[in-house]
Amino acid sequence: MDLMNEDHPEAKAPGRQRDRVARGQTIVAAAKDILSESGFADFGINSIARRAGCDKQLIYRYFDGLEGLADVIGTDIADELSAELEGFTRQEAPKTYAAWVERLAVGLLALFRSNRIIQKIAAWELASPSSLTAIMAAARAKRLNAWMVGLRGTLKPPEGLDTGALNAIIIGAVQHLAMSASAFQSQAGMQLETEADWQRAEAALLHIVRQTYGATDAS
Amino acid sequence: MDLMNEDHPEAKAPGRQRDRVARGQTIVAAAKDILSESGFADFGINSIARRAGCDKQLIYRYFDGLEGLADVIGTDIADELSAELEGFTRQEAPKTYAAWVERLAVGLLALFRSNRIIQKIAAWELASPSSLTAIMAAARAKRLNAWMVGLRGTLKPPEGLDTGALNAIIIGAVQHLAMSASAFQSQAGMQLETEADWQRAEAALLHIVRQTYGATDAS
DNA sequence: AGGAAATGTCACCAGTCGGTGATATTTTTT
DNA sequence: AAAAAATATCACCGACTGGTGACATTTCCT
Repeated sequence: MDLMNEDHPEAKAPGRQRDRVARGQTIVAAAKDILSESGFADFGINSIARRAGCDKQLIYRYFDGLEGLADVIGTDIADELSAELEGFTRQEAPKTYAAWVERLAVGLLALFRSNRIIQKIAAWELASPSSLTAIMAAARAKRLNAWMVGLRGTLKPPEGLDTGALNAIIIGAVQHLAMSASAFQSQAGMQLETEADWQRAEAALLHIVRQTYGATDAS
Repeated sequence: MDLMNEDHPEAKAPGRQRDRVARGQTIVAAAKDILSESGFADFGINSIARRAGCDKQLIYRYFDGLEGLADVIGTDIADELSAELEGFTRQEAPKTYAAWVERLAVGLLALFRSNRIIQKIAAWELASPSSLTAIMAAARAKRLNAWMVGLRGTLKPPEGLDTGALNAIIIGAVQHLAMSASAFQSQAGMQLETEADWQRAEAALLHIVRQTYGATDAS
């Protein structure tokens, strides 16, 4: 999101300059707002233009329609994501495979919890996948995957355990927790509103992970 | 569906009998088909009437609009659900709390897996909750809860564990597994298509549950 | 100056949506 | 038989959707 530049008297490209870039940013911001509020239900040409306070024609010209706009937002989100993940990576690297999974679970939980748009994308992918959800999900998955394998380094998984299946289930649980909390402030009877609620959830999650991979050190 | 009956010369109620009941069933069936195929995206008056091959006015007259139809479908689904749950309950009751959670996890997984409509309802509740999703979700939750507590009987939870949080996470994982499989035939890299895939997933799930509650007997 | 390209705005299209009144048809009751 | 009630169907409404062509304005490049 590095945007406020330009204003040199000479144009860089065949750009004319009336508001071009600022307009574009307004549109992207409006689209992201809608996305994080109501998901893809209101993610349409008319709705976005109305919210951005401009004519919908501009969306066609600037972004070549909704799909193009989704592309831009996708990479936009991916960048934010990388920034957030940076914080997690800065800590010391996990020493064991079990510790890695713990960090994964806690990190993903924090990430999903803090980012409403990602929640919406994930939820809409499950409920009503479309070309738009796919575009955004692709960018997200790429960064997340890279972060996970990067954090893992050369740690080797314990033998005798189906780590692929176990981790898939754990990640699913994390994702579901965040989405359910966002929609209902609870999950299967467990309240998920206050910070205390979340600490309780995180403690339970950590317990599950530790027990699953055999109690280890870490964190 | 059991529909082809009637044709008694005398009417049952103040019903006139042209097609009344059969029509109603056709409409409900059409609505359920749409629901299990595309979720609530196409769950509208026009779409349902078109699919049922009748005029949309009938939906207003028979069911008092979409909400009324959703009511009927809700109890409809709840009944199917009770029937499926019957099968699980018939087995011998779990002897320990851990065994109960295992049965819960496996049972819910099978249930969610087999019932596309329930998947759609759950997914749409997360993505875009509405009065319609709420109506259907209520009926579902009621039966499921009754089944869970009934199966549990008087088993007392182990001390020192936050069973509420642990179970909420486990149930979330199960639910997410079913939804993700339905949408992508996979979850976080784990393929979920063939029966072998599912056995692998179930084995991992059981491992997690057993380790979480301390390895026990059962099944 | 010019012309050309880019930009912003408006009006309009066809299609769908939920919803409703009027009407024709059938069945039951009187 | 005639009257009344229920049933089925059609035509229509206003509101919204995604999408496009036309036009006026501004800016740039000769």
